[in-house]
Amino acid sequence: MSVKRKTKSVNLILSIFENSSEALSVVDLVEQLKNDMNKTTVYRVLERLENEGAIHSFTGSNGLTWYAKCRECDAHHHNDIHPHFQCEKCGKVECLEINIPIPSIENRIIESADVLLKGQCSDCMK
Amino acid sequence: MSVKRKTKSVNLILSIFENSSEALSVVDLVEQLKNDMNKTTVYRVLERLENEGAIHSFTGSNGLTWYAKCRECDAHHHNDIHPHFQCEKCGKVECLEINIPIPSIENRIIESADVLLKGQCSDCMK
DNA sequence: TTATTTTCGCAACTAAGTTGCAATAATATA
DNA sequence: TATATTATTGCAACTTAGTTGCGAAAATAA
Ligand SMILES: [Zn+2]
Ligand SMILES: [Zn+2]
Ligand SMILES: [Zn+2]
Ligand SMILES: [Zn+2]
Repeated sequence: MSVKRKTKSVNLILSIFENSSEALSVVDLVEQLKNDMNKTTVYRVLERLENEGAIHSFTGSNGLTWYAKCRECDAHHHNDIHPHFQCEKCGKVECLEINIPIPSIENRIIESADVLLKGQCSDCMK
Repeated sequence: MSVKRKTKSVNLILSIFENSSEALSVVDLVEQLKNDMNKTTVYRVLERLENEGAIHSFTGSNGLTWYAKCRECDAHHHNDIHPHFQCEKCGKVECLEINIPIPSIENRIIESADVLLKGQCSDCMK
């Protein structure tokens, strides 16, 4: 692998994740950053940051791609596999720091599980 | 709501699901049916059959839409909410007739859960 | 300061899914 | 059965997320 460069685009996207406790959709990021960089750059920086273990991706409720910052991951392993929550009222998406046990299933080897819980967040259930 | 008609397209798609124990992706269905009907018709018939409770849709591992036949659903309720399994080797997708308990989470109301288990199916684990 | 190489912007592309509308086909009515 | 009604279809054009190739620009090394 080649040496990675700390460019303006990389630093900007990284700072957005470091200042957000929520997940961010790629679509929103492209819109938010449209005056700062090209959408191709957004996609490429996100892919790179995921490979480096800084952020992780998952699929939201419309098949859209979301990213959130990682806790204890690095370039070799993503250690923070967890379910995600999407509020169906306001659209907010969050990582859930809980473990949902997946039972073993006969005649199949389960290697991973994508779990998206949907409902109402604390703001919207008031 | 208007009266629904039993057209050739509806009967054909319905028979495909009745003869398949596996889930089918929309992309594959459009390809498989390209000599029988337009892709727009495939999308519209699938939407209609889901509304009627004959089939249900979910998102597979690349954000693609899949459909599978329902067991005990009707036009008013989909009663067969369950996890799905996708084989990462052969791509096959199946409904899992198991229940994965979702814990309640503080400050959030969980209304539904999309669970996609990924791994190897019985054919591919040999 | 120059050379090297990664990263970026741009434009063009791919692919899933949607929309409007006129033509067709299924059903109802006479 | 013939005709009227209206649900459904095909088509073409569109939308949107995501990708690709390549020359230009920027970051780092020499
Ligand atoms: Zn909310
Ligand atoms: Zn997460
Ligand atoms: Zn398999
Ligand atoms: Zn199913």
